[in-house]
Amino acid sequence: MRQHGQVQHERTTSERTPPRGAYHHGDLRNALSAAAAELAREGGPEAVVLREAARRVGVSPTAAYRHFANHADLLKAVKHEALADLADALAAAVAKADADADDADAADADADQHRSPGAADGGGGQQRTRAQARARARLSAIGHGYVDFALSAPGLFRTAFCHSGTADGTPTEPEPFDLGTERAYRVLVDVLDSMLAAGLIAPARRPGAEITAWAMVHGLTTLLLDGPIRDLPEADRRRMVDDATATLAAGLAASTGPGSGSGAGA
Amino acid sequence: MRQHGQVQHERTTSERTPPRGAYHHGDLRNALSAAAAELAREGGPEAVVLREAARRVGVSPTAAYRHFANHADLLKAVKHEALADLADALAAAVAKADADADDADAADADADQHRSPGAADGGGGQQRTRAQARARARLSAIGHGYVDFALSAPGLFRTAFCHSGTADGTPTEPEPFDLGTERAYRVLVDVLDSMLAAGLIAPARRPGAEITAWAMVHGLTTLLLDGPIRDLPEADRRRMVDDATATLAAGLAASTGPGSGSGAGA
DNA sequence: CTAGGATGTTCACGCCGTAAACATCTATCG
DNA sequence: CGATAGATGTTTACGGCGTGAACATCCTAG
Repeated sequence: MRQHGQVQHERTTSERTPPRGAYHHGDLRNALSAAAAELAREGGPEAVVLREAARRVGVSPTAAYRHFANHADLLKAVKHEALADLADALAAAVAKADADADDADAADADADQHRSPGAADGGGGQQRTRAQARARARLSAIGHGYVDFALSAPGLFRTAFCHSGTADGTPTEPEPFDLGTERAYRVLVDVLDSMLAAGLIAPARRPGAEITAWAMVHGLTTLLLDGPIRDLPEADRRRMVDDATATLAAGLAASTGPGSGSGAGA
Repeated sequence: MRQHGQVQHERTTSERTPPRGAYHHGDLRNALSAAAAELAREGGPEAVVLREAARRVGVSPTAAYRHFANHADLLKAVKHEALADLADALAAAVAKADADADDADAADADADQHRSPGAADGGGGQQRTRAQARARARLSAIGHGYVDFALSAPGLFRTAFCHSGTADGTPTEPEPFDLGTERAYRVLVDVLDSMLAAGLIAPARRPGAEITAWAMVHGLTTLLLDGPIRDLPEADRRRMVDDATATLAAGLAASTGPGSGSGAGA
């Protein structure tokens, strides 16, 4: 879980923001959304219950209405937090893949030096292979990171993607999903860009690849979490993720332009 | 919506209809689940409210407890119904694609006959192309059918895939998703089999292809319905579906075995 | 120092899921 | 054929939820 929200309001009496006089909480909004996020982590979106969050914070139920318009508003805050957590997890997974690749390259270079110090050409050809391996590893990392996050914090993941629209006529408020503002999305864009640069994506397929890739990984996660293949042994699950990202990578690499592979239907 | 549930139980007094016959209401269980399904269609899983369903059927709230263990049980029935509706839509979409292909083939044959009655070899080569075009069209059809169903009945779709597990400790009852019993799944298997037969899927990628394909289409649907690209103009949406199924088809066709395309991560 | 806004509390209402006790209907058995 | 037991539906009641209204308290600007 992200650290903020637990700020706990410093006890240094001389501070400017010290109203710990019990009546005024000091940071109720954050405290409430943190409590609500914890509820979401424990039980998913349905467990995000305003009164319980207030109870945990030690405040009366209606106090929440000074900081959130209503229950949906509180839930929206939790969704933001959950999405941010996901973005953190993805970024960390990709960073780790990069670090691992660095290590591997360093080891290779070391071995090279010891074995054939003056070998010609060996470097150039490897350069490209290395960039490709790196890019592939990043795709795999983001896929596994996505799935791992969802399975390690299912309630939070479900909350991040739960439907907000209050079906009874409310005008479908804009979800907290500003494609482009969203960090998770940018991590993905970055990974796809590196794949394109490494020649692993056919340029014609680059546009729209974010959606295709996201769809594949998100759908797989959904199926693994709540769908027909939930409760799969870890080994099988990892293989499914590998299969799916491999098929995805192969599809993105294929040079046949989009639209020629299907679309023959009326 | 599927027709059953509205069966309205015949009034012929002489009927045997022993198990779920007409006692008081006649067919309360079906009436309730139909009303609940209508609620789901109108407002998604959260709108499935036991008391409202009872109200619509004209019965007291607690009457439902003679036919459903609790609210979750009622919701499960609705999920089954929603899944069945989805299966119907997919089967219909694939059937339509096949019918269209038949028409096209017939037209081609007609044209051929008029143009070059005795052309040698033309048939053999076309045979394979036709099978491939057919299989591709089927994949496209199932993808569009899936998305179209979700967008035309969003509440029902969300209900079909909503999480049931009552987070507060209940032992994760088995969802109504008996992969293999589920008709929607078998429609997909059928489509993938025809693609394999037409040589559109590398045999090494056939295992697990159901999940990969389902994941792609389901994920895309989720993103289009509640995700970052909801409210997309129809034309763009159709293009996204075409892109995604094209990339999927290309990925399944690629001969590089699964696992070589990624999986370089730790 | 004081007035007013921000923050939190108490009380109240209607809706929900659901348990318990009671009423009614229907099929079956003596 | 009439009694009886079980299936079906109703009434009543309880606690929990989201939320509005009126009231209390605190903090800060004038």
